[in-house]
Amino acid sequence: MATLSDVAARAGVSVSAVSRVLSNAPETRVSEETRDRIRRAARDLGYRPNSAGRALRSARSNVVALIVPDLMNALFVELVRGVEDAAIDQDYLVLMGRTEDIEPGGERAHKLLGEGRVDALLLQPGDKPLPLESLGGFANSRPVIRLNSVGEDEPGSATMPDEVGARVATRHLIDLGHERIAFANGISESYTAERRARGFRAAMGAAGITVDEALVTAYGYTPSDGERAAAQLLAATPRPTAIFVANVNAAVGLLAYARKAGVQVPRDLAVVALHDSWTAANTWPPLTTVTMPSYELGRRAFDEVHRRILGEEPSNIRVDDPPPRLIVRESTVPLR
Amino acid sequence: MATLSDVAARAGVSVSAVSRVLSNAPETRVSEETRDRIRRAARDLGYRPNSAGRALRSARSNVVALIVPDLMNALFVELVRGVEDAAIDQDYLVLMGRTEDIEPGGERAHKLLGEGRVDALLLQPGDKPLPLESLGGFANSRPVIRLNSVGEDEPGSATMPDEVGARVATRHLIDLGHERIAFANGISESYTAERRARGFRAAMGAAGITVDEALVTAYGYTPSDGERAAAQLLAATPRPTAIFVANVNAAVGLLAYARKAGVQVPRDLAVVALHDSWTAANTWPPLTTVTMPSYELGRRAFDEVHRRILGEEPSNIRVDDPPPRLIVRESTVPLR
DNA sequence: TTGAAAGCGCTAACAC
DNA sequence: GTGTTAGCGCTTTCAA
Repeated sequence: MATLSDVAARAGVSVSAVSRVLSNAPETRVSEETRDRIRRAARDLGYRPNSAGRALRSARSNVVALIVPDLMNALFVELVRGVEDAAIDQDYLVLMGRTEDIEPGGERAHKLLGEGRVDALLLQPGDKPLPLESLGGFANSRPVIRLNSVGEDEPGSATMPDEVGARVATRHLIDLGHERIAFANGISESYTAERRARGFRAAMGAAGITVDEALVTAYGYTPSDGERAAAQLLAATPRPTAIFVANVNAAVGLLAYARKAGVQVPRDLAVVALHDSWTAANTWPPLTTVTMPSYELGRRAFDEVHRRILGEEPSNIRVDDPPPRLIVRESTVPLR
Repeated sequence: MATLSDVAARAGVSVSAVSRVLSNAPETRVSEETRDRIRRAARDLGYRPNSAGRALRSARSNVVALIVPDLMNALFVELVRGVEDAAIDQDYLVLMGRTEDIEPGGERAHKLLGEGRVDALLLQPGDKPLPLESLGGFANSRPVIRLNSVGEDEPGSATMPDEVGARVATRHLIDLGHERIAFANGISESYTAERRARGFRAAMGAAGITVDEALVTAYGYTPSDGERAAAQLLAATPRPTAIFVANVNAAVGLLAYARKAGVQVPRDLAVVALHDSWTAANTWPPLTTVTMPSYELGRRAFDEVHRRILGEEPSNIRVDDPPPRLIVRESTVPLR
């Protein structure tokens, strides 16, 4: 691999001149002619900066870590893409990891966060809150932003319009004539679950419908959580005619359970879920969902940590554009 | 962050002594007593090696890249886990990326592969072959291993027992009494598709059943490829009574199409798919699948690149333990 | 406008 | 058994 001094030799200039030109130092006067010679030499040699040299010198790696609960989750595809797109614009690379990689005190956590490998952390730990202290001091020296997993006022938060999304979904069921509407939410420790509950209750209240607390569950966001919710909700009497599921993965499990229990969706039961993913289009029946601005959350969150890496003041992110949007498929029909 | 010389100062020894002790240099004589002092000082200071310094000095980053087609794909969960588990054992970190990140000549590809950031590449580009030349010379200087995506004899290949898996799946349908068996395969450029086809044909041949070429498709491994396959296969007359789908994601799409077309699985059509994933348990009906040793592939592939990083001779990996195993769910029943 | 040189944290060859 | 030192590739201050 060609180094700076290889380029310098070939261009007949000093390494510092090459460095200034190739790293686009903002305030630097280099004649157009040397500039050209340097650029040409670099191109001829296929020069690429050595990341270790640069990182060592500048105490910055130009890498951020993005941690999500699991990578198999179609929900995070858009988020990841948003972060990556914003990162590459600033010449940054994204190191992806799973929540289990940063289990407090674990060897992976140290390797990932403790060796100067990443300049900042974008964290979406799942529905169980993960305190900053468990990051082994990382949060004291580097920016950490928590993606839709803490309260909107907590420092370093980036949040999505969960409440609006929940309202849109619930409103859809109400518009279809449903009144006996169940709500399969995430666990109550989770901030997203809290916000989604607010949206659900707001929509119900606005329509003058009293929420039957027996029709509200709080098991979580996985398919098996959805099954448990279904088991409980479908046993209620009278049975709900519609369910709003706070997460599309849970909805997949819920649908599977309903099927087994002989409950026909959408004829006997309308189902709408928050978040969209490819799985939603491939369930039977295809799921009506509400999309959330995950891509935007990713972009904005990266931009925020980048600002902070540059030493600017932290500010909290609230993404509400584009707004949650209903995608009607076949799991919801008007109440008979 | 504490550095080596901080530790040295605190322990009252030289940096080289500290380096020798903390990096476990194999052949080094340091008295037990200094060793202890150094370890204690390091612990007190919370010392962690700086990755940039180490990488610059040793021309090695202790990071490997793992590229898969997309991270939303539940298929790769076990593979990723296998690679990560093997990596951490050797003090390595895994940088995950998607095939689109290394689009030839793209900026991300250069940042990822061209700046000395990774010591090796584990590549599973999807079903379209990706020539090594498009890696911008990376393959000339660093180990690259291709995960179940090239022929078994190609240098740097790591392959799964696709043929056996396909045989197990097909055999299952035959055992249930089916004879008019369709095969929804991946695209024909793909080596996995070729191997799966071999397994399918072997099982059919062994049972003395002639393959009806009208019942063989080659669209690919995504849900929409599965839909296309279903559209063609369900239009055949007489209709097949069973389908072996070469990929579980395609099977999800195929199932959705069958549903829409009013074909009842498993009563009218038995479906078995290769690979298992959480989605398979949540389709309707739940899919009968054949698991593949993805976790093992990940582990073995990492171990192989690690050997090569250490300068040992390349060898090809064939994983066949544990062998493919049938998981009977509800999408297959005996022929009426 | 350009160059010389120091030094980021680490390892390893060499000296004692 | 332990210490000294050079140098990996880069950026940046300072001098010319």
